[in-house]
Amino acid sequence: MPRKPIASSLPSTFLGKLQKGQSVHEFRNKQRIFAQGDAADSVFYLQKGKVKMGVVSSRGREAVIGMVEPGEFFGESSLVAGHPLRMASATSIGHSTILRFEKATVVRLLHEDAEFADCFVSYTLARTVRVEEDLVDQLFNSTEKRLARVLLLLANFGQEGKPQTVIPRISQETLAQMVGASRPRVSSFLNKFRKLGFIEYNGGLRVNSSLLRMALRD
Amino acid sequence: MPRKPIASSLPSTFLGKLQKGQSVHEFRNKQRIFAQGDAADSVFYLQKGKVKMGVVSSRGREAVIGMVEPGEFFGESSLVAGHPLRMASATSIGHSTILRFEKATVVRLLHEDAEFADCFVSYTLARTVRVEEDLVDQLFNSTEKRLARVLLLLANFGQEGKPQTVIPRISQETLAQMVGASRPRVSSFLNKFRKLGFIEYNGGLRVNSSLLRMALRD
DNA sequence: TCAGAACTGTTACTTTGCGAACAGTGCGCA
DNA sequence: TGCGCACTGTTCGCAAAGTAACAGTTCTGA
Repeated sequence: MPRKPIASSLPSTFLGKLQKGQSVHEFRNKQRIFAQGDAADSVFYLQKGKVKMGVVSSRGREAVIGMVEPGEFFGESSLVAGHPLRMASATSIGHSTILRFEKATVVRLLHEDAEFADCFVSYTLARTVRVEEDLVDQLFNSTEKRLARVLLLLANFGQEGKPQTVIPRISQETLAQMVGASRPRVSSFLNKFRKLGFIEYNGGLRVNSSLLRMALRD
Repeated sequence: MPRKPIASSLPSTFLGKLQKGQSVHEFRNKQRIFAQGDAADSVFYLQKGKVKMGVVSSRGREAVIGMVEPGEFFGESSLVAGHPLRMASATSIGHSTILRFEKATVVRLLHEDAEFADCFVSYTLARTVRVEEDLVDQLFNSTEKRLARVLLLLANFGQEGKPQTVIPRISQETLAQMVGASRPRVSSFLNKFRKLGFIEYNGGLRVNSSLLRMALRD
């Protein structure tokens, strides 16, 4: 089951002229948007590009807990009472255009702008479902299947149903952090997938979704 | 860091006299509230008791993806477009009193009742944070630590800060499904914890939170 | 009250996965 | 054009965890 993009078409009001408590920012590849431990005083909305959400454990291990695609919010947990600090870091992958809302502004908009509120609530609900799916995946599946799933998700973002998709700028290390496995493990499975024709790489990772889906069957 | 209860004090309006599209239900121990695959046409709110959310994999394995405590919603993913079926089962643990809202009613309330909307949004955001924490836990920690964490969470629900708490009606099998581990594994760790004095069981599981927290340090 | 069901404790064996280490590859940039 | 750095492929030993199986124990409902 291909995971649908969370289509949160933010009312164009917010994209055109900026209002009080809003600002637009540009980020280059690998640039930090915020870091774990920063003060959590704002919410972001990704207009263009891709953003990686990561967490570092107390023992220095790293994990990627999510990828943000255009049309999605992130950093929204700053709105939760009792979470004054960022619990994850946000990093731009490639070049990104990002809308920033002051926390107070979001709270106000949620009350005063029904359209914004709808959009935000839909997003939040959909996001929970996603994270739950990730958790279930983690609980049920082996590293190999989780890797297959991550590749499919990366491939299917945006381009619904295309058989061949290129995934740019993702290293084995990052994949390992997304899957929750060691880098060597990911390396060997990638090669296995390549030998089976599920993927190929000639500069950028080319994914054959329909074939790769077989790796999930069992 | 003890996980705070999600205090979603639903406006008393909704608890007293029932409105259109609302109903109250009672469930006994182990009774199904809804099952994975059912039509997702309503949202629930737990007034009293405890509810277990579980998922069954294609190969028959089971996992518990969450416990619902009084004052929390559940089944709210029915509101997400594109999810017409329940993705998890909800089962009462012990006796529960539950408020049921028609999906359409929730949508209406979100628009018309600011207090309800606030409460619901707070809940949803807090819930996402929780699931993310669970995911991170799964990615970073060993079975032993995850078990310790689950016990702490179960113990701390509601009773903030009491050193000794009893967890009722939770079998090793259920714990295993929550932790994402096999039952024998859980059994042996529980005994280890008991030998170390972190827990004890004389009919019901008694947890010494401050001691058990040591198992998380390391 | 007692038979069956559900739960717990434990063992032996196998699979999965990690960490460290090292060599090969290729790309960017001075 | 070639030096360096980041990424990839692979190996090996060891730790973590699953599966299956079985015996003992407690609960529970007829």
